[in-house]
Amino acid sequence: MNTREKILDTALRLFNKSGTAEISTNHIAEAAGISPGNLYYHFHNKQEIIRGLFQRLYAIWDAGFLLPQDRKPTLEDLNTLVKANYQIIWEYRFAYRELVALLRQDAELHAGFLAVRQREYDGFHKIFNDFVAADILVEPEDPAAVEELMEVCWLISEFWVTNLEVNGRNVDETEMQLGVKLMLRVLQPYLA
Amino acid sequence: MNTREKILDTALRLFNKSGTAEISTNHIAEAAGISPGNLYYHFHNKQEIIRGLFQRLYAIWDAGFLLPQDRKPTLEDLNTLVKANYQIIWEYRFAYRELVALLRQDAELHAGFLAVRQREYDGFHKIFNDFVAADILVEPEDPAAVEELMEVCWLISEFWVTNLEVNGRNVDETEMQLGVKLMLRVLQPYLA
DNA sequence: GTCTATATAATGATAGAC
DNA sequence: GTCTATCATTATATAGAC
Repeated sequence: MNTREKILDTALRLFNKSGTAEISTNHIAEAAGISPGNLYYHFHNKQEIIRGLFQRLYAIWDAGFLLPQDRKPTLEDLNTLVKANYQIIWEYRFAYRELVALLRQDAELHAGFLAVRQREYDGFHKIFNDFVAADILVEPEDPAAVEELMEVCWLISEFWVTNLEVNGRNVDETEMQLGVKLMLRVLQPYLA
Repeated sequence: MNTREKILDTALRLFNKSGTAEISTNHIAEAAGISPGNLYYHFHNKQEIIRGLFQRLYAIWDAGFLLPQDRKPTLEDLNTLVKANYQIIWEYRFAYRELVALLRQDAELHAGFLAVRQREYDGFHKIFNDFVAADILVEPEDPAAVEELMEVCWLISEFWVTNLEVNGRNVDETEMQLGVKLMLRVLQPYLA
């Protein structure tokens, strides 16, 4: 395997296990079975490793949020999309566990995050508009309602995994499905 | 001022500004205008300072979530309660920015957090049941609904400030009120 | 690309005087 | 309670050989 990728894989594993503050470049090098000098040949510093992992995360998000192009989306598509998002967040959980802290101290990271999440948010937006167009979702009287309901669903999509961790719950298929269930509960009064 | 309190005040300020990983005990001592040795007289190590701040946070939560005892609660009470929660989270924002990471590496901290939040959650529970009893909230057909709606509202209460920070928004009165608005949007179909 | 060896700085933490 | 002085350890990062 590519040494650069091996470093990133190892860092992801250790960061997920113990957090970015606790894991030094020496730890990563040792666990990857390479020398510290070699690690610094591939990455200038620890922050660049973190950036490399975020780049991976961004690429996965951009690849994994494709909506069906040939037909109108269904509630099942929403379910699939959100659960895929939970899986990705769980795979890169170190990033979400320290998200605000990591983004605050690296403007480039933050800019990338905002851009990627805006793309996903736009896809989310589209799916909700399609729901209204397909009469899955009944257009509420208040025109601000769809927007706000979507925002609540987005919040559940972004923070459900974190919420599970904060409350010391398992992060498994069952618990993730519960997040989707809450989302559907929010939409339920507006479903045709 | 009490030296111990001065250390905690200074640590809170620096942690909020730069994060717990970036701030050393030496930084705290210097900013507090005392010697490193003196800091270690009052706290055995950095983790104890973090614990001290969490203890403060827990005390504030326990003191600030009093529901009216003499009358039935109103939607205005919910508004007040949630905004007070946002203020507290903002005041101790370092804790929420790194919440999962900090709780994961300190079992005592986590146990305390779960206990305090459970008490607030119970209060949240009570207010929702009171809403139903007072016919503010119409009992939905599905008996699981009230519980799930409440859980969504709790999620908004816990993560709205984090969401603002992640998205690079200001954390001010206007934006906080938006979080409450989303909560009311979720409840709107069930309001009498 | 990869290694060993090493420089430099910072960190957490303690001892002992006042 | 508070200070100064100090230590052992660790972290980041680089130089130079292979």
